[in-house]
Amino acid sequence: MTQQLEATRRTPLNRERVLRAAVALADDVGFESLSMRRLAEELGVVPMALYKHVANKAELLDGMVASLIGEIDPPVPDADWKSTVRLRVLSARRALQLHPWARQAIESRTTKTAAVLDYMESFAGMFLAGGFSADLTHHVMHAIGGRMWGFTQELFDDQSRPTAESTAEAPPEAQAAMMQQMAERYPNIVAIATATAHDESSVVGHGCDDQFEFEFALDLLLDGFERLHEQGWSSQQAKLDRR
Amino acid sequence: MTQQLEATRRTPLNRERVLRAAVALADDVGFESLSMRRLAEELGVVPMALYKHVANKAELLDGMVASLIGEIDPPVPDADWKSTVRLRVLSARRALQLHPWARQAIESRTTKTAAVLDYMESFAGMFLAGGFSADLTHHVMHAIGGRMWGFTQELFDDQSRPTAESTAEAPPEAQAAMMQQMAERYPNIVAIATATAHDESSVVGHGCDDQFEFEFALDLLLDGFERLHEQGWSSQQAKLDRR
DNA sequence: CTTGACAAGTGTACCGCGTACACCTAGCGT
DNA sequence: ACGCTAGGTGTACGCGGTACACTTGTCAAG
Repeated sequence: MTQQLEATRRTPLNRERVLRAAVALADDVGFESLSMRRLAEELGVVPMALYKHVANKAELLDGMVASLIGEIDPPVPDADWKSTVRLRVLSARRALQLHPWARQAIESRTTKTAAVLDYMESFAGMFLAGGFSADLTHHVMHAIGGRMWGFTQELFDDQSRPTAESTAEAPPEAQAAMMQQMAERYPNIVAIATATAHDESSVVGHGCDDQFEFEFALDLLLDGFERLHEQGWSSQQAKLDRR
Repeated sequence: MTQQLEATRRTPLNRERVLRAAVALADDVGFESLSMRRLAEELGVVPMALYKHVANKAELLDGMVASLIGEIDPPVPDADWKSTVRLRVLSARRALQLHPWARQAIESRTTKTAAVLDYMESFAGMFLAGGFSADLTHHVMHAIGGRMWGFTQELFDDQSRPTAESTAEAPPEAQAAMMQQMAERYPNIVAIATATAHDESSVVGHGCDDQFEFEFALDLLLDGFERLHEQGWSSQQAKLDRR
């Protein structure tokens, strides 16, 4: 019987296991469906039991983010700053893509945990090690903003056609009419959306290579940083120049 | 008596008034405290009454965002694309700063309403009118991403010192010790934080000129766009060059 | 003037959420 | 044998969005 008990309640559930389960659950059901109650259920335990291992939901999320940061590759040693940063960001992006909840989790949390600070610290270090002034590094960190996490607020995210649901169950041919309307009301959007349409699929925002878009913006920023760095940019000088 | 009734329940509450009240309430109490119940109370009405004017909370938020977009200046006519875009973004930023809830509202909504599409449409139009190819415009729109709304995910937002609350009620001199610790654990962060410290105030992230940071990144992107445009950049060529 | 349709507002209720608080219980060191 | 403590439980509260059935005030057609 003692054995049976051991069989059913195995390890006595620690913070580690709670976090792992939370990550797995969020991977499965998404950020907005991750609740303390559901997580408890998943662990075969009553909701309040979780509070013996995390202070509250906010701390749970912080822990999840921390574990995600652990999945980001450390900076490669002995490379120039630019490729170091680039690789690191792309690694972060990979981690984020494995855990779609992470973006919302990061955005929802305002206070910075040690794990986040560590990441930022090492991130800033890449620029400083590359010879950037602290001044320039400061602004560069701001500029790269959310992108250091490997995400941007995607414009044409998901399948966000204007009338969302209509696409699924729209009368077979009526789509064409709708697209006609689109083209009239949103000529520019249609123009730029179809400019880079590799596959034939429908209307706006499809056949859009997210990875390419991401790297496009990233490299634009990195090139900009490089240029400023070479020019010996300083914020004081910039403020003087501005007037 | 009829008069009294008229006095108490004035206009019969329409969508317009609901949205205005919602915006005002959110301005006051913040995004996370904006609830249907509270909004109803504010309007002297029972919660369910709101559902006669908005389908649900999501639609309410969409409406609020739409009204906010209405506050953004239209593109100035007869100017070069760069200053047109710049001014527009800074106008959006101003609107966003008047309504701190807006960032979260925008981020929370995924489906694009007509108002949002209109804004993006006119935004894309600024580049196209400036002679940008549809191709380049497409990628540029992605790159400018969230910034077209006038916000970035701020790194050193709020007063997010690592131990948040500790700052307020910390033993008077212990702050110095903590800062010492900070400097040891986060030398880079401290370095870049203090690099641009105009005022004397404490530790990380203070005396940081948000507006400057924003314009720094914005201009970096705009300069990048300009360079690509002048070079006749195309995504196909870029993809070829990459290998 | 009556009627009855319709739009606006109400009341009640349900479910899910985070979590406070008091309680139980197993295992351990004394 | 005893009591402490860590881990798990049960109950309950307040808040959130909103479904559904209802009343009521207004106004046009008969």
